[in-house]
Amino acid sequence: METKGKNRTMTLDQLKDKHIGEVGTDNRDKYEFDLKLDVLGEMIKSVRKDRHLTQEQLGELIGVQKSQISKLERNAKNVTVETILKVFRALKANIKFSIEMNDADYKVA
Amino acid sequence: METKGKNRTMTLDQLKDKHIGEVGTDNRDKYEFDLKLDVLGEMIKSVRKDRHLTQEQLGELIGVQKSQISKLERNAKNVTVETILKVFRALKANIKFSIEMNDADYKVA
DNA sequence: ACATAAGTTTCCATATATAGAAACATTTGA
DNA sequence: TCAAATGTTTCTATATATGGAAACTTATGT
Repeated sequence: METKGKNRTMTLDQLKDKHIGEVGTDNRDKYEFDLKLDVLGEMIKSVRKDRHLTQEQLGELIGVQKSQISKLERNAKNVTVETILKVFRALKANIKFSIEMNDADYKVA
Repeated sequence: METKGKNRTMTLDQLKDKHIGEVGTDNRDKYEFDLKLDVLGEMIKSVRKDRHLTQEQLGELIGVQKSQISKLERNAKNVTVETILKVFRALKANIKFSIEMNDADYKVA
């Protein structure tokens, strides 16, 4: 913890490990399975914790109430990309994404 | 092209390579630099092209007009996570993301 | 050059995300 | 146990994303 390296990329699992500890394989697998955009709220929370910020402090950085942050962390499915970017920008974190195409489910014409 | 492998993960660059051809190094670098959520619209477009679908056809899959798809592809900054998931689900593609934290910019207390 | 397909834009209505404020609940440390 | 800090929920208002319809522009092929 508190690594001094320039950059590091973390998966949700790594963040989870840091803040809620190593979880049993059951829960662990469930999280990996769920690693889609649904889980974005937990990412926000994890990164915020990593920065040692309260919801109120993060809110101040962005310019919103702590209740906003709470809502984002709990119900991140209904969130705008603009908001997501705003939050992670305040947290000095970049969010990247990739697309995984499963051709098996798709008829190749 | 038209690989039969089960899954494959593509970056925006790979999708670009497929559909607008190898671009000059200048433009190429710009895209890599921009690989944040801003560029999501291009992702949608690229995956749609990969599936050989028109905007109208993709719209039918989801249940919206082609104009909706056009809007999403052009102005993806103001898009809801729910919508993003809906689109990629129709395209049989999973979207994943990761967080990159640059500690250099952040004071470690 | 023309016709058709594909993509874009505009106008409009509706649903929903964003936001603050304050009450409420939960967690934390003394 | 208690008080303070932290997080959550509810209520309200406003901004904006979603959506259809139709006009419009831009490819595409013959």
